Amino acid sequence: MLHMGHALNNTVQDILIRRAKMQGFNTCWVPGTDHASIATEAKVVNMLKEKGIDKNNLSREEFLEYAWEWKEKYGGIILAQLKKLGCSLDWNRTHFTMDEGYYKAVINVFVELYNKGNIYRGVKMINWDPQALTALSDEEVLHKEANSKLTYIQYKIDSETEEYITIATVRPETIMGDTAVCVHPDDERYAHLKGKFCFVPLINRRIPIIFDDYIDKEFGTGALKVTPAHDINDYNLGLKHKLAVIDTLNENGTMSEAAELYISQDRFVVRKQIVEDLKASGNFVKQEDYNNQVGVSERTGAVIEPRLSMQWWCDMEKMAAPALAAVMEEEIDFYPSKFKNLYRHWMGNIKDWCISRQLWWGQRIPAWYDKEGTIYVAENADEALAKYQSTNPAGSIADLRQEDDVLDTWFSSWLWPLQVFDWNENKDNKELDYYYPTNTLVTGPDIIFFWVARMVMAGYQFKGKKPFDQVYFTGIIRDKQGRKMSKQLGNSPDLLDLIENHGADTVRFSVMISSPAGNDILYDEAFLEQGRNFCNKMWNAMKLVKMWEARVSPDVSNTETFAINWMQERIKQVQLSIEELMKDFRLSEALKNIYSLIWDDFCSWYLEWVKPAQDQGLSAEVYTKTIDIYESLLQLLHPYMPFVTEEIYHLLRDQKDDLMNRQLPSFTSANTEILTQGKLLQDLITAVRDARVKNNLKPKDVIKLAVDTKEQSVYANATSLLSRQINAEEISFTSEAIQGSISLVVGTDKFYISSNVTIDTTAQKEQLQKDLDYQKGFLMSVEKKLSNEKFVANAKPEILASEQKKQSDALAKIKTIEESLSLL
RNA sequence: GGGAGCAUAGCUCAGCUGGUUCAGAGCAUCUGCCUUACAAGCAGAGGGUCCGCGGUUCGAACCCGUGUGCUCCCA
Repeated sequence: MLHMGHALNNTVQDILIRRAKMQGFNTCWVPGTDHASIATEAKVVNMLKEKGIDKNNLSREEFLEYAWEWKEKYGGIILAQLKKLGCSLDWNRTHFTMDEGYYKAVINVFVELYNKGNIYRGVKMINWDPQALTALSDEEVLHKEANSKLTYIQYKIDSETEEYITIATVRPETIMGDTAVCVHPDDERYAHLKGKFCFVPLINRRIPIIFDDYIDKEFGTGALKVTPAHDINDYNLGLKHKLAVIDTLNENGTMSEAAELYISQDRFVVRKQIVEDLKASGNFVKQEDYNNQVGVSERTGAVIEPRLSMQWWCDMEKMAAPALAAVMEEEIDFYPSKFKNLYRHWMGNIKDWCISRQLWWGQRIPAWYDKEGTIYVAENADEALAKYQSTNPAGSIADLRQEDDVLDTWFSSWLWPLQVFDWNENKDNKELDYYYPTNTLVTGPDIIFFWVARMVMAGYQFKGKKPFDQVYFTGIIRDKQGRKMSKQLGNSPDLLDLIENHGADTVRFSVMISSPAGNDILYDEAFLEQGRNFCNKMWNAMKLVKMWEARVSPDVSNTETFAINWMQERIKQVQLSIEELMKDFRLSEALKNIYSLIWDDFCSWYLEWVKPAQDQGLSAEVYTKTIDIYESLLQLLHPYMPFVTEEIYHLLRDQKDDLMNRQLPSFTSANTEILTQGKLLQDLITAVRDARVKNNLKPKDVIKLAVDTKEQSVYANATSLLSRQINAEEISFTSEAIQGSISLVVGTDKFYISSNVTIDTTAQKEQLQKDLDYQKGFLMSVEKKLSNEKFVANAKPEILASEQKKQSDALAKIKTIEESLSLL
């Protein structure tokens, strides 16, 4: 099941891919899934349970049959969801990390690393998931704050007198595993206990009191119970002081025989029960509330049990070096770059990777043991046997037993950029050469260690080259309360429902408009509104344009040249800015530009400018140019909203091609003069409309506009659109003020609005005075700068020039406003 | 305990290499519109000590320090 985070991630990838296609690149986006061994195995076990089948009664092969069945049934769902979202993947390249070839690659990699001495087997303290019954890597453990109880328990000292030492613990159920009590050597409270022993309550085991400066004197009572089997720090302490290790827990989290008491009872049940029993025995002192961090399994949510266990390990230090350097030296670029710090920290403090999992669903570790326990690592049983026979000529396969454990899923995922191009079978094939290193990885920062870092390591280790040039980290989508969306919390909406109800484009738009790279976003169903309204707007714009088709008339000579030119230049301008933004992966910003270009420039301005008056026709040129323009806009938007753009594209007129295949034109620059003129016209129109509102002139009241300007051509070119936009029956030029009119100042030009309605001059005066005050204040700030010698000396020439222009513009405006005011 | 990030309009957030074309968007609010594509809309408007303090600079939302509050990662 995909959630909103996947929607964001895959939308980003699709935008990059579609855009690259439109720029003529040979794109490749490989779909696929990993086998998610812990999660999948848990699902399959549950499914079997519902059928009344116990996994323990099945053979490995039988279980795997069910697992494959489950995979066939549900594995395709994710890919189907991506299709619904409109993702333009290379479907014929679909890969799965348990496919035969992929499986083989993982095995080969294991053998290679083993032979190089990078993989070894050993007993260490690991993170045990008592629910999934497997070891986990450090990265698969989440630390959560828990409301616990700190229990104070007194242990009787082995001496003539009735003396006790009190320890504090959050895990009283583990006392049966205690093999020492430790205090700080400088702690005067306990100095007299040097060389003494005490007794573990309830079971009366005699254990030493040891001294170590590891102890925090301030914490609890300053005396620590040491349980080497169930705590990593205690384990290290145990090694140092040569303490016994007593494992009091079974793999499913119940008490073991070694605990002597509560055998087969769950650890959490015992945690409560033992307190009662300690009270009865007189060893209980007190209990207080205490907040601590508890490790839980990222997959099952079960509380992790530190456990001493024989596992397979991958030595990371050598592999980390080139991988760290690649990112630090920007051989691989991170967007945003702040994640470099995180990466460096992890790589710099890397620990060996626990790669074995006590599961069946995954690549089975290719190691065989003989009766003496000697290990034979080989790609298959035959080779293992051959190795065995070199020292045991009479040996047969029956003497060997394969390792039961499978490999961590990430031990296969880290080969993804290589193996999707069939690297293992054919190390230097053409496709691999062509596509590898790939361009861009898009992912969430939450798997920077799991996946990103390990892919980089694998790339250098196995191919001698980085796997990708750049990594784009998306934000994490959170719910309204700021919690990460997850299956466990069930706080993510169903993506298919969302697409069903709102449309894929709306979901894509909404998720993109508010998600700059690397920044988290809070999800709220309301944020779909903007996308929905946008789709609606484009649809209505199409309706309008199509309605004009029947009104095209050869009699109409008006070609609205200015409006068309202006819109075309705006498109160039935005397209150029998108190119810049895309280089830095500023996808959200780019979308905002396109959105505004379509809604504001095209719908609100352009379409109104070329819209024929009622009962009038329009020229064929305006009609076709308008469609050309609309197509250009759809093309720019297409990577973000593929469905609605493609559909409108085909509805606008008969097309020979599809929008998604159309190539983007290239521009060098936009004509700033036309753009400036357009802006001036917009300012004028807005000012006139504002004046109408302030003077109670209804939209239907017809006005006359007189223009006092040095640049008559700007307005002369646009009289037709202007008169319709402000509902003016006449637009003329003047060089004198017109009595009884509303006067306006826009730019450095003066305008006079005449109408039948009597004008309230006080409102105008106020408005003009406000403008005048602002301009004067502005002028002052500019002149202050220009009179500052240091500014003139230090500022860049273009800044200086722009300040000088501001000064002259402001002076001209002030003069114009003052003239207008004096007439009122 | 170690590290990172965030604080901008009522809400959710943009703001790239410091320079009034930079204080913005969406939603919300106010006014006026059933204007012949769109009331899921149109035309306008109001609203911010850019968290506090100090510094660098000719110039700071932006750089540095510090305080406060919040979040995340790691141990």
